[in-house]
Amino acid sequence: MIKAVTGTKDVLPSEIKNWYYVESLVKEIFTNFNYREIRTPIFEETSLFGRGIGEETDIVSKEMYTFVDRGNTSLTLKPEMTAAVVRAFIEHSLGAQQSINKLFYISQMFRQERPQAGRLRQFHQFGAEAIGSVSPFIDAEIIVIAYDILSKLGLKDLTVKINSLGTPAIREKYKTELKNYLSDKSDLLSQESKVRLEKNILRLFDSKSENDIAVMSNAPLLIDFLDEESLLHFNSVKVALVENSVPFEVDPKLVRGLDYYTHTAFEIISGKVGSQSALCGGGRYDNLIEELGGKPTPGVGFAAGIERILLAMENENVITKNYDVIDFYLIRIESDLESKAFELATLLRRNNYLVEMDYSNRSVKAQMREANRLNAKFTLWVGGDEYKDDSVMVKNMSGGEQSKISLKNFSSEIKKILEK
RNA sequence: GUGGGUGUAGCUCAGUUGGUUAGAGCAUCAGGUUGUGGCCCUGAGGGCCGUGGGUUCAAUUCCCAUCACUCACCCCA
Repeated sequence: MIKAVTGTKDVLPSEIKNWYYVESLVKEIFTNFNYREIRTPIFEETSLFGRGIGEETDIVSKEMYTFVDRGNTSLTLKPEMTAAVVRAFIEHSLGAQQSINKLFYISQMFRQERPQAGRLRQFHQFGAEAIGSVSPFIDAEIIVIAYDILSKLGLKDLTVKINSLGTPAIREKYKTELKNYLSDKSDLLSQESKVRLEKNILRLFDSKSENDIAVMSNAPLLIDFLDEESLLHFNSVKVALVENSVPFEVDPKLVRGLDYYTHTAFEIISGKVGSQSALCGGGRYDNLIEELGGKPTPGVGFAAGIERILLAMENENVITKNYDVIDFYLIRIESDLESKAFELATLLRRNNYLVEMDYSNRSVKAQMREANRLNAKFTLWVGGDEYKDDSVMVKNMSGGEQSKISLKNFSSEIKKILEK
């Protein structure tokens, strides 16, 4: 048996309504904040992601689905959206048309990691990119949207964490300090953290090893190195969040894995999804657009994982069971009346009713069982005495009342039945 | 890439201290009199017991390998 590729999942009809629910709420809230949807191709030239996300990041160095096409071009299935949106922003000169572009997306992403709870190789994210303003209120707006969507979906066990990463210059200075601090302590670190020391020193704060945590507990913090401007910006974001009722905690150890962040970084985590607890992450990226060849333009955005959100909703029991109902089920009494039943079904369907009938020549009893299983509001009986009178019988499935309606005035009679 | 757990019916799971036709519940299908559902009753279909090898008179059961799924590490949504 051929099965879905490792780390990919089919969304079956029984669960599709949950997706519709999330997607429609996402679109509604983005629309209220005046974000417009952007759709970019599923793959891009590989070099985009290296330049955008950072060659040294895990995503680029070991997780990308990269292949060479028949034209010998190296292409990559997009592992995240920001680089792709920025590419489109530059390519179509969106910045020349208005001072700020507020964009959102809902799309699938690909990363070749080992799957686990809340982590797939093909997964879906919705997110936003607000490009063109340095205002801290845009940072706050992005966080408000993310928080509003998650809480309107019914999630309660949420924590918003924010931090400021300052500017690249500040970060470099800080990294040097951190290295100095650690220079005589590296022997105490775990094997993994020794690697981090070289590759991504900021991540040392994330370690779960007790030794590492002890070593890092007295380490200098980036937040103490921020210049006045950065502090002012960070402070304005915090004040705006308070004024707009978004609870948050400042986490000086919050470091995001993508190279392009500046100033604000944030994450929203759930206590209900297992080890991969981040439902959403984002931040400001004031240098990315220039690095990708555009005019210097500031930006801020976030991305949220739909599968993780659905998992959290399931574990918080906020997924409401959807009881599907149909308007009519056609009962064909004699088997040779299938064509007439089909004709009436089509007529009703063209009048926007949800209609089903039997296509397997089954007994009346079996058809009734099916009508019941589908939660039909009415059954329509074609055949027998009524049919000889050029009529059909209508049965209300909840109350059981039956009545006879003439085929001559079929549409208007049906309307009357439904109005009762 | 590394480690733990699990693979028996469409789904959730029993089971065999190695022994003859491998079970249950749910789901599906049919029937419980002439054209009537839900509840109930009866019956049916559906399994290379993940795959390959080994031990044995005999393996779904024991051993080895392998694959898949799953959780965790790394990292991230």
